[in-house]
Amino acid sequence: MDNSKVGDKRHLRSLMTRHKLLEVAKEIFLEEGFQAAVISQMIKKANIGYGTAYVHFKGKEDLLIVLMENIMEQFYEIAETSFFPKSKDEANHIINKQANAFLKMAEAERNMMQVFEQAIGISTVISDKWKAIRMKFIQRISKDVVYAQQNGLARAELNHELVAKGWFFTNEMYLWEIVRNEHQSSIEEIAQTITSVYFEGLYL
Amino acid sequence: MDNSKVGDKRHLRSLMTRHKLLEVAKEIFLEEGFQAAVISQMIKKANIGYGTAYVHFKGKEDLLIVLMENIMEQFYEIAETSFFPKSKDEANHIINKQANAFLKMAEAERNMMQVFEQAIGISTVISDKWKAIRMKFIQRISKDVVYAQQNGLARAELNHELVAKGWFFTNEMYLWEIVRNEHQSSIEEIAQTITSVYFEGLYL
DNA sequence: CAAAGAATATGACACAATGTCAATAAGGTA
DNA sequence: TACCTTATTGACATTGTGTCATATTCTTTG
Repeated sequence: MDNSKVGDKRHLRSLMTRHKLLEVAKEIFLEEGFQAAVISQMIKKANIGYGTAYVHFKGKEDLLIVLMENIMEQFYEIAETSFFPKSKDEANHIINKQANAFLKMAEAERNMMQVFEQAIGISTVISDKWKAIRMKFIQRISKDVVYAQQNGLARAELNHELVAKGWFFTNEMYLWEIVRNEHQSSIEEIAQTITSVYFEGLYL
Repeated sequence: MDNSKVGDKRHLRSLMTRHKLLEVAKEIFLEEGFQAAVISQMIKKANIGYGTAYVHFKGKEDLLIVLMENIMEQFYEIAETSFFPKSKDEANHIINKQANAFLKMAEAERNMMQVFEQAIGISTVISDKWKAIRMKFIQRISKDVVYAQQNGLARAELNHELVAKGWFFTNEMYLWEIVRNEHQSSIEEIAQTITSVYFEGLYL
């Protein structure tokens, strides 16, 4: 019913071109990193005309954003995990699990995340995308802290927003460390340790 | 005795040129940020010949590194503060003070730190400089944690390296938030809150 | 099915910025 | 003064970007 012209031969070719370019872009981003990746190189490798790339995408940034969509989606999913523990133990368990999932993402998508990290430092648009993800997490954690405080599980005198940020920040920095493959300990141990300090620091 | 030719008119002129360029570079970095700052613009504003800039500095990075040296020095000083608390209370106090000093740096040097943050994302050399500072802090904190553990002040079952990193990471991220002027709460409250969670989480 | 029309693709071009280098200027020395 | 050393210079080659008028390819219409 919708998109009546989707079966077009033309439109199809257009899609193929776009797809080919994305594919090649990914390869080159992974090989070169965001900074060093060069559009003209992608164009050559994709065997399309120079201007064609600019018909489909505004530039490097635009290309990467599309390539990252999948990963960003996954982050949002993790951020949305619900949190209604009945007990201290259950809370500890849930928090630990979330930290683990978050850090595992770094490992699973390490290569693209490396490109992403570079891009965050360079492109405003991409940096904003990450900020949105971060905000989502912080809001989520903030709610969790409030919930725990209201249910007498956590120290009520602490500013939940500040606590939430601090906790997320630790997680985020470890995320990048794992992305860069600079971590010494296992993800499990990292998650376990930071959760433990956070948990004992916040919960009663 | 040393540098016998330092009084030279020639050498002096060279120093003046270098100085002038640095001065202008700072202005332009502050106006434009690292990314957008353009060497040719600096050269024009400094009223020197194009090639001259490259005699004195290898490029943008090199210029910024020199401009940052003072600030980096200050970070090293903070990192070197000694830590030998006799009691839990004293420990809490020292840690809070350090976190405060660290975050205050962000505020005091906000403008150059903004440039620095951008540059970290772009230039490997500068990123390495920051990594060195970070490592210094983490080593320092790590030692402090071990000290506290050995003196029966802190939970001995925790991996001190992981704890130290986690704690520094929270501080660092707040540092950047303050640099970007995105913080809502006062520095004192931030330091107070994160210290409190860390402290109660780690200490007995 | 031919001609008109619409969507895509193309690459030459204009621009912006970088770093190098052979030539030049200026200061110091004997 | 003549010669050596150090510092400065800007034209040039290079690399990459994004745009736009033109060409190609497909679809529709009479």
